[in-house]
Amino acid sequence: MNFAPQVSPNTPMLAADRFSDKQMAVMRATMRLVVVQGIHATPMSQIAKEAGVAAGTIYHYFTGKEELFAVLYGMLKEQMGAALLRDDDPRQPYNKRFQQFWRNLYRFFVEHPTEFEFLELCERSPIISEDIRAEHMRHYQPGLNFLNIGIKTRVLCDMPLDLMSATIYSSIATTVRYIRQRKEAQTLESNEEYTILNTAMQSCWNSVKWF
Amino acid sequence: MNFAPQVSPNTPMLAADRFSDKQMAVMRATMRLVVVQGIHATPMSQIAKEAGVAAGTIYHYFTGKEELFAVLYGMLKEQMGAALLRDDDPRQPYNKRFQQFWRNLYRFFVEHPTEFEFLELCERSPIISEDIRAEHMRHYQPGLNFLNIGIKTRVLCDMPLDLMSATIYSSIATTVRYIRQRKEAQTLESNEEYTILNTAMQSCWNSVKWF
DNA sequence: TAATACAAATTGAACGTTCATTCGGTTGCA
DNA sequence: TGCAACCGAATGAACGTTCAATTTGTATTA
Repeated sequence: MNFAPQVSPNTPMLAADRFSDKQMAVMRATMRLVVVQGIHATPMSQIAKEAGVAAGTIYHYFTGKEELFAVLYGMLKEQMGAALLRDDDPRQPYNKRFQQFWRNLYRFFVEHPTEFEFLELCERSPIISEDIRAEHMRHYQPGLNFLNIGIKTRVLCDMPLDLMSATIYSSIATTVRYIRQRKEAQTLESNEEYTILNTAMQSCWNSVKWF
Repeated sequence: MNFAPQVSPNTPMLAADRFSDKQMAVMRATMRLVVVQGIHATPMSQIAKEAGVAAGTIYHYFTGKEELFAVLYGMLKEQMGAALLRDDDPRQPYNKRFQQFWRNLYRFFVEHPTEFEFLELCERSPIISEDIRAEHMRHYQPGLNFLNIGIKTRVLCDMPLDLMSATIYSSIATTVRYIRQRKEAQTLESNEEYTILNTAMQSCWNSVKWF
């Protein structure tokens, strides 16, 4: 069920553009409310109100609450995958590219705090089924390939691929959470973020580089 | 509200023993159901049934659903703090002690998968208030002190303490999740766990040691 | 030892509320 | 004119919580 604007099937639209305004409004409202109140405490009626839409309208676009979450989760994962690859230059040395990827995800999360928190919530909640979760792993694939090359060429240490990717993701997420906390507490000096970011990135590189 | 068995106030009981059988049954049932269904989808009535207790009994021990979660969260945090310090020998070299701590948490989580998953859920869900969360940070304190010494003596790298502790925790949690997945998929050879654990621990140490 | 008394523990039906979802109707565009 | 988009009151199921009644455990009395 998806009555979004159609284009030729050869130009794959991504993320946001695939959805109508109302659809996006509903999804954005969902994120905003859920990160503050939790899934268990945000009723569809409130989502509708926050989105400026009638309750029934949500059911025009989504079959129910579960699908709403799944579609939203998928959209965010796709955006993440796109952000990951930004400005990648394959001619650069391996660890430069690694740092580019790391920074890309970091920036995406820092610039999209609500999306970040919502994903963090979903990642560990049974509201997203294992199937949906596995399906959206594909957005990561280029990153996994990149890591795999590093392992094979002994630039990266001998660690199971999935463990390594999870480790790196954790490093980024942890850093983002830390920075956000410091920003909220307003204890972050002007260019301290830059220093911390570099320390965290270096630390992450040290944890996966060949040793 | 806590009608648990009393002892002299000088012998601080910890964790599980503080609660009556029924109380524990309720908390355990809560964990079991929540990690499978999510907070939003586990009603009190079901918790009561799973615990072998009448609905009203829950409200004899807890003021409501929220307090039930908070108390459960606190108990698990306390158990975690106790597990962390097991077999610590201050005469050992710094990185041996570090490894002991790392392994302690790792084992605690691997041996208590339901508790682990429940905590992971709580850690990112607004169901636990910031206050409750901050209050139970104290169970971590010895670990934080240990890290602080490492930073001061330049055994560990110059990284904000909170970021470092979160990084280490993430490393452990990520490893536990990875191992659990492999166990579930039954693709884990006999002593592969030991190899992976050591790789992950080494990787973690590399990410925080002085560089 | 048996009888009594009393409070804490426990029960589960009942209550009022809130929830996800439905549906008959209206709007606006092609 | 027709059809998708949209509305919001209505619906019935399910929820968290309450409470009057009952059981259990234990201390007290005779």
